[in-house]
Amino acid sequence: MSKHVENTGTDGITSPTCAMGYAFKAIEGKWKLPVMYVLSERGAARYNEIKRELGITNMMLTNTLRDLEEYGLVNRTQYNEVPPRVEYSLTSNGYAIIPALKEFEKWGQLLLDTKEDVIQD
Amino acid sequence: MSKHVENTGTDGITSPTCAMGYAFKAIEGKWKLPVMYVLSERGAARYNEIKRELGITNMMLTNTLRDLEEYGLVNRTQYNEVPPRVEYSLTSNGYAIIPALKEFEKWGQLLLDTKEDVIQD
DNA sequence: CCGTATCCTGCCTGATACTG
DNA sequence: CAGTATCAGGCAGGATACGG
Repeated sequence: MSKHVENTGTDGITSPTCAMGYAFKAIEGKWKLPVMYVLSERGAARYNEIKRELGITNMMLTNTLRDLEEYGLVNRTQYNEVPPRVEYSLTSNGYAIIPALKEFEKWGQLLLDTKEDVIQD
Repeated sequence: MSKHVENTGTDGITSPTCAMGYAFKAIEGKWKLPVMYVLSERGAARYNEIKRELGITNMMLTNTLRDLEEYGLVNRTQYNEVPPRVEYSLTSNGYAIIPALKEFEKWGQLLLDTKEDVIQD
């Protein structure tokens, strides 16, 4: 068994020193999960690919990718060509989120199956 | 096999008509997942219990619970006593997110195990 | 105890322009 | 192509006070 982090109990889940709290913090923000999902599906993707796929703005995509890099979840690979090419991919730690995403997708499918009416928004 | 929703491909993941998009939408915002996690651990919890556990403000907790109710993920049970008592619990659809949360927690633990230094923040 | 009502800050968006 | 810069506007989220 791996060294399990003890929960102090003072602020429980919210605390980034417990597994759940750290996970929550790692994916905080609107675009972390969607970006990681795109990368998990494509293996590697270029900046503008992600942008088109998600309909995200430059600022938010850049910030999100930077954050994910800082957490060691995403790799940035720059090819010095003309035109310049930059590819993003999941690190091994980033890749490890996929089982959670799969379960999550199954859950979303259940929700869709359960409700008869479709949200029009 | 259940009726699987076809992805139009026009906006892919972002679209709430695909499983992943709908799931993303259902947990959008900072507090949906933490609240559901608390409820999954406690079975049922009172308003102030959740509040203390998460360190969340009244407004955000109320809004989050209302949203989760609308999505059919959380039940609100009011006991007309003095002092008044209100308990929240997961519906069957809400309960179904637990496997995803478990995988998610395992991922958080992996991240903690991987990095040597602890975030001081 | 269980919320609602304000006010305020900061994230997020959208559009547009500009650099290596 | 892959960003950075900026500004306007909207909406999520936080702090505090008040009400049923």
